[in-house]
Amino acid sequence: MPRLPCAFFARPTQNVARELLGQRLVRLERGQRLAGLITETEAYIGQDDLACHARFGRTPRSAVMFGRPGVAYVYFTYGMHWMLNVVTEAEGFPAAVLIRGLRPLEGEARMRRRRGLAGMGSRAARRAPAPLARLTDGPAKLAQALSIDRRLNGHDLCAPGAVLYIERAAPAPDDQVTRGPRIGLNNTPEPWKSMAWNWKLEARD
DNA sequence: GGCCCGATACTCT
DNA sequence: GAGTATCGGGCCC
Repeated sequence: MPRLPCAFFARPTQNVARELLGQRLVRLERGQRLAGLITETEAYIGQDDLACHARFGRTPRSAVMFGRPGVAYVYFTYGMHWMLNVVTEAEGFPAAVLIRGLRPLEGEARMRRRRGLAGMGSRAARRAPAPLARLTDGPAKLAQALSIDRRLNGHDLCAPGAVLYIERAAPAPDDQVTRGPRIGLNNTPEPWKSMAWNWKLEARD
């Protein structure tokens, strides 16, 4: 399958976020493919967007967002979680798409192992295994399952030899896509808090 | 299904 | 020092 080229990401962030639904995120890890269908995305667009990490201008953390489109912006939050974004728009304009959800397609066993590590020895580890659809249905969950952390911040998804990239698949049809406000922006002022910049692909079997 | 809470460390004002 | 683009567990319908 062909990989999405840089040109795909060098476009308006809302278009990129919408069109990433249904595409296949691939992580090469120790020679094995871990992959999933992208089921939820979110747009963060420029310094004016007061939910965007670039709202303070160019800082050590946000610098990657000011760089080339098609590059991973991976950041740490809540003291324990990593989040995967892909930089969008022209170089110099800070914007990115947060990947918030996946449906696992390849490497399920290894994803389960990675996800299970945190709960080892706890009551959770003795529970019935999570259903496949719940394994990577959150931004921190998919980062953990695909072994995505600070080592991949700045990684070029378009470069030959990339260990993280996105393969082109059939576009998600409109009747399976819903839009809504972005998640978790509890202290973000309006109108940014309510902008419908979250896109979801309906779970359909 | 829902709500509440604690964990945990890094970010920038 | 305050806030955080989250998650899982515990509890209650």
